[in-house]
Amino acid sequence: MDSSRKKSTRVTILDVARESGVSYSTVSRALNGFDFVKGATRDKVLAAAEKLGYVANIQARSLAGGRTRIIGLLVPGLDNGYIGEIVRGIDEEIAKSNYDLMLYTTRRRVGREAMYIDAISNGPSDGIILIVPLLEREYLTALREHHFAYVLVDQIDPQMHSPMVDATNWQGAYDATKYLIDLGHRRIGFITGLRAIQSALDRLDGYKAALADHGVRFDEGLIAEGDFFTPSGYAAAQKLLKHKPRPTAVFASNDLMAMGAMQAIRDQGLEIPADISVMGFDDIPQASMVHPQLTTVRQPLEQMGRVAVSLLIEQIERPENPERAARRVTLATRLIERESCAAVPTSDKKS
Amino acid sequence: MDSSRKKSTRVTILDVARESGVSYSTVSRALNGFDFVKGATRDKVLAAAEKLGYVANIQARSLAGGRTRIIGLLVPGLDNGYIGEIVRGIDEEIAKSNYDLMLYTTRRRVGREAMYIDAISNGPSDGIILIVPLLEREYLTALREHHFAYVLVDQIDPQMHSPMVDATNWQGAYDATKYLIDLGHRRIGFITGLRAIQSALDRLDGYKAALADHGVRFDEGLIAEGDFFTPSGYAAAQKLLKHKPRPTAVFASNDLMAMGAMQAIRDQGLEIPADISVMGFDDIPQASMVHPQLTTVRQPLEQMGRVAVSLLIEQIERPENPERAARRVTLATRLIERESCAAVPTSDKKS
DNA sequence: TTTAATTGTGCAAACGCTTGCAAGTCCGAC
DNA sequence: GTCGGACTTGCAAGCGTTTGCACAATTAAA
Repeated sequence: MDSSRKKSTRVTILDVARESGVSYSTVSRALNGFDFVKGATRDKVLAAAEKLGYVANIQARSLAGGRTRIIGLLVPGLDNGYIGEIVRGIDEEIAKSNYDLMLYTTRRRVGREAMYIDAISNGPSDGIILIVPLLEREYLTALREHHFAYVLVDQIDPQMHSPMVDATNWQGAYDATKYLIDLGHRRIGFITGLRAIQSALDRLDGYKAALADHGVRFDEGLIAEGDFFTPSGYAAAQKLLKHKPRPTAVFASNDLMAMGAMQAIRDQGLEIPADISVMGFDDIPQASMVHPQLTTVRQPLEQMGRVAVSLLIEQIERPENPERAARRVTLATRLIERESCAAVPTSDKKS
Repeated sequence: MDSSRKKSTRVTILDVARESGVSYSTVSRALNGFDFVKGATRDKVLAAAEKLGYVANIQARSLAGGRTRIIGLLVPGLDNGYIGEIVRGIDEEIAKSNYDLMLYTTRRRVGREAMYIDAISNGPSDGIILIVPLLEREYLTALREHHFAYVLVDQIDPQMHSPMVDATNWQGAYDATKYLIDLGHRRIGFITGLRAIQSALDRLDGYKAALADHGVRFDEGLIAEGDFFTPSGYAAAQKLLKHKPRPTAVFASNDLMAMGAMQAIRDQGLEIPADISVMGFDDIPQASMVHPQLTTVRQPLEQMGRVAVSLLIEQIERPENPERAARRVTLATRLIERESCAAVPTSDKKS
């Protein structure tokens, strides 16, 4: 019965009521900032609550129809600087808004996201942020039909106009490619992300567009498939390095793969950037800690997290807001020049 | 009133009761696996629940005195491979045990941990895992007096015998130092962690002990203060490099600082490990992604997380267990040889 | 001064579940 | 065939809030 916890000494709204000499409903209203509570009463209540060290019981509040001030977050996992940065932003903004965070990880058990979404929307959360690249659309439909507040991060949902936040993937890749071209590179290997993910496709398209716009012929042989994780970057780079003539630059669809590529390149006895340039995408914290420091396209990950939270809270706190449906925020990427890209080697200038 | 969510279509225990033709209390008991429910009844109930898609309402359950199956986790922040790894382990084990995770970050607002602990123990969590190096003891006392289940990770609590899990910090540092000595190093710079943290002290002691045991004179000038973050590693290494004669190896109290040190060393035009060896501590994922790959002392971080969860769940589910108070689990560290340490340069052999 | 309007406050019901207690069912043994 | 007990099940109370509704208090108007 006594769950080995709290129960014993809990200060309830009743205690506060007794202490301040008003009814418990008045206490509730005073505490929740209703405007038609008399100033004097409110002060009395607040003082009593303070004195008694009253803390609202979330479970009860939520049972009774109030908000829990809990936001759910569904991610594949934390083992990925990329998500870690977004989560930082989320965390920051959530704290600022005085909400709490419930973390759910799918741990890449593809297909089980449905379960999670179900669990979350039946759980205490007031709303949910989804950073789940491979999510299927039907789950969103369910969420939507339940009028459950949610926001998508870095995930396209063309039909449904879900609230979402992402970055300029196409433009970022375009800029990076152009940068390499401007450095004289003509054979630029490209390591893709998972093809099922829209942003991976956008980056590839940005790369192709930049090539086309600058009169560089697109060569299918310079494309290698990756999955956004380091080992695939290693493997992809190995493949790319076999291409004759060898590419003078490698553009990976994210930093993790870029690091794998760097390793592969070094393992071939090649120097970065003297022999070959490497470009990443994301700008995760490690990007500036590897050697040479990685030149990359910065996604404002932390900011994306923050925006996601504000979009979500807006929904939660103003459920009727007609603006709600349409919001999509796309933040700008920016090229961060560091050390891993250089002008094309002189021996290669001819091409 | 209708919080723009669920309420409308919620399947409650009453619906299941109606569907299966028993009383709601029987449903509750069947669902909670009480053993004195008749097999046939249980099956009927389970079938009905399944059919209706019943999902328990956590808030209500917890209000009524049941468990929420939510575990709270308090960390300084996620921006630190070290904690990230522990969290992975926690997450894994929590999922396995069918609990959910509530994440709280203090965001290094020292002194506000009390607030958090208060909030958490008043929140829905059944128990809490603390990875908060600088936590003051009084909070623990409070937790303990409320009989709130908790576990400490990597944090000593000598007086109170809180349940805790940590690693062999002293031994790890000892082994690492011995390894460097065996490579011929005699001037081994040491970058400390925050002195307020016990494990930092233990590592320093391990270093000193190894020196003493192998007849290497301890030199205060080879100790530089750090705070566990990369920039402090950079600064500390800079200081160490000014020491005459220059150290031939640097042992940082964690990997993050080791990486800062590597950068500082490179900025001096020195080669790792040819000119100077670098040793880390923790073995965060990035350790194997930097170049040269970092030789370091591996803490079984993920496992520490897992153990913490199991210790906690044990408390939650068996509150009366007399074993409870005394549990402390210390896991073994292990030296991971990679590329950043080499034999002392020949020019230095004399010393 | 009385009455109507305007606030402010209290009561009670609900939210969905757990659980102590009482009552019912079933069985074998006498 | 009846009785005692072992199992099962149902009832009702309660967990701490929120909130609709009614009532009390206060103020303004008549």
